[in-house]
Amino acid sequence: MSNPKVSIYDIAHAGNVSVATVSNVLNGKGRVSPATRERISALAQEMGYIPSLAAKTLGKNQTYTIGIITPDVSNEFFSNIVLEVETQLYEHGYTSYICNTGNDPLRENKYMQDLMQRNVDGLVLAGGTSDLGASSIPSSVPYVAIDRNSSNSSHFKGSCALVGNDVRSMTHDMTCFLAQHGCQRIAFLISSKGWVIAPENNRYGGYLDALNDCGMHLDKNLILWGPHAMSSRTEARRLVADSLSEDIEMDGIVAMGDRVALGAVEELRARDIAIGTDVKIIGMDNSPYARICRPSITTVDRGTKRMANEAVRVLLGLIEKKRISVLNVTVPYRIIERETTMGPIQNLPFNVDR
Amino acid sequence: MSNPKVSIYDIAHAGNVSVATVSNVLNGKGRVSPATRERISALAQEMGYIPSLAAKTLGKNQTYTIGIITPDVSNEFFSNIVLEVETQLYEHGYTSYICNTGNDPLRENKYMQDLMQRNVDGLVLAGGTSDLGASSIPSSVPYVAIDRNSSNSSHFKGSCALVGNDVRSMTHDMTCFLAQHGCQRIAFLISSKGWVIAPENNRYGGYLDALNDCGMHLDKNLILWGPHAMSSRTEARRLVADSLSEDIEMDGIVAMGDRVALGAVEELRARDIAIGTDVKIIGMDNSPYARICRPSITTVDRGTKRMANEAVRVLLGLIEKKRISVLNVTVPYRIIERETTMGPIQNLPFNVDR
DNA sequence: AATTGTAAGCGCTTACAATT
DNA sequence: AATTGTAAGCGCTTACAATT
Repeated sequence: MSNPKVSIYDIAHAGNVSVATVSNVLNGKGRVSPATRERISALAQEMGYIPSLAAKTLGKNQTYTIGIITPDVSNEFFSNIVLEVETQLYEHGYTSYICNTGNDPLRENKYMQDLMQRNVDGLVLAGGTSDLGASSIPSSVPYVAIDRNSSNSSHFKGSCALVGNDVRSMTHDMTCFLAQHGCQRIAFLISSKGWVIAPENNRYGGYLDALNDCGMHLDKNLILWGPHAMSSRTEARRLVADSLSEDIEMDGIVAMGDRVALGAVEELRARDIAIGTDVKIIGMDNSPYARICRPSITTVDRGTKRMANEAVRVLLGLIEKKRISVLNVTVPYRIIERETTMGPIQNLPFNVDR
Repeated sequence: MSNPKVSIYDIAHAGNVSVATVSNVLNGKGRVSPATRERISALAQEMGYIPSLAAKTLGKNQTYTIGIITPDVSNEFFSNIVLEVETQLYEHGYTSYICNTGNDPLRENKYMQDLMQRNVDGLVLAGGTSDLGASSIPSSVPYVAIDRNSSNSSHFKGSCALVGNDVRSMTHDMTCFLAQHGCQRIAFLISSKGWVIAPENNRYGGYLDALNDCGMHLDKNLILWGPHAMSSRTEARRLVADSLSEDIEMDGIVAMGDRVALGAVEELRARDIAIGTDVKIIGMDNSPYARICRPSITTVDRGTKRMANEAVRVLLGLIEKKRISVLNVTVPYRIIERETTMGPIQNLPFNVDR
């Protein structure tokens, strides 16, 4: 229907004006008489004009493109955030590259280079286990990191921001929640992928804090973390299985993620251990799995939508206003109580959702 | 560390050669002496050169960019495909825009325009309920549609391909599967979003075929489809609830998707109806939900990985070889039998995975 | 013949000059 | 003063010419 490729020169020629005028009309800028504006506008439409973003980029050095880097969109927690961020950015005129790194530093690096060549206006880092300080983000491009561990936010160069929960206090609260429900020997269950168990890790640190606050002492046998290389659910199940086979006693499990919690549930279920009574479990992320699973899994709503909102708001601020200060947005969370922490479970398979 | 912006002119100048030579070195093309090649290569590296894809695009009219359009990445079926496609394309040097339309024609259209401005080399359409023939894809850009209904593939202009299951035969087999398991009154349950119940719809058509083959007759009351506007799980649950409230009898449900099946399970469970015995259910997509749910849901593995493979292979073929023929790849599927079609369910909550 | 350089072109933006 | 036009520049590619 339209000629293969019509440029503003073609329009200028057909309309008997200069390219500057065409450009001004098309961008609603400059002083152009209403008549010309109208006429050229219609002409462009009629000629089937499609602007070339590449040329625009070369002219203005803006791409209206954002790179979203995430370890794993197949995880609902991240995919929710990413989807929300993408949608909102789109409404602000930005199109997103969504890059899945699978927590592989090599891929992360390759992607980063690619995005630099593509001249993205900004970056969103959703999750990722490595310390942010270690990342190699060029200081020229503003970015916001969501739910990312970062020990030394003071070192950051460039304009960036952090959005996330207070993870340390969250893990603390999860552990205390189990303690309040009568648990004495609470295990800390985490998928090994990329995480290091050290007090600098806020997740682990929060667990330690809670033990302290609740007058319990650390038993290293209850730290369930190992060098497996499988899905976090399978790995978690294996870790729980190994512990139980070694007769390590536990009456509570703080699981770093609902997939991890699900693995624990599956193993306990297979062993006919009364979940919610003999062993209580709390997961994290409020994924659909936690709701659908029987028994349904007590979990933490981390406010993903809010995170996405804040991330977009802050990023656009950084891009447009070129602020250089370090921002730090903390999003509230809340525990959702379900069957895995509710004592004797009545009438299991057929009861209604909570 | 590197100067804010170094171009091939800077390199040419610093290396005392022409830009053509630099370009040739950087792209491994043309005849350049090994010595120069080596020297300029190192120089570029050292100067921290980052090529500008925008300029490259303008020069060559290739972007190494693919647009992936999908209705809903929050659905595992699509997110699996999209993730796989993206990963594979990336390995072939292409970066992807992932566009979520939510089945909204307006958004789909806006995205399409955006992608055209961005000059994508190709398009992947993963899912989507509207008929492909109706879409407004410029004939200049090659594309492949995955799992998309298309009545008249003969009308296609441009270079394109279809990848998917034989959906009609799949729905047929699902229905027959229930019939073979003794079901007499089999309901067809589908989320209303975007689907029209007409024989042209292969899903519905396959159901009709099966009724015919199995010697049953169509009862319109057993077509569960309605103008709700909620998640497919909730909608399915509501549809089943409504039917049961109207005392419509059914002993089997063919659900178009595992989320839909899950909704049915939830409603039957709430009513203490024996799933697998009194009512058998088969879902579709082999999502994690179907496995995790109790009772676990019989479903269909549609070969998503294979679909992604084929889509990438075919698309790259279209892009590189500029073939104009219409390709049509059919991927095999297989039914996975689980508890919802297995008769009396023993020892439900604690039994092991199948 | 092998290697390297010149210059136009890709499709825009925008400072500034020129016209009305 | 309001409107419009000129021309350079953004960073590449590539046909072709020029040099060794």
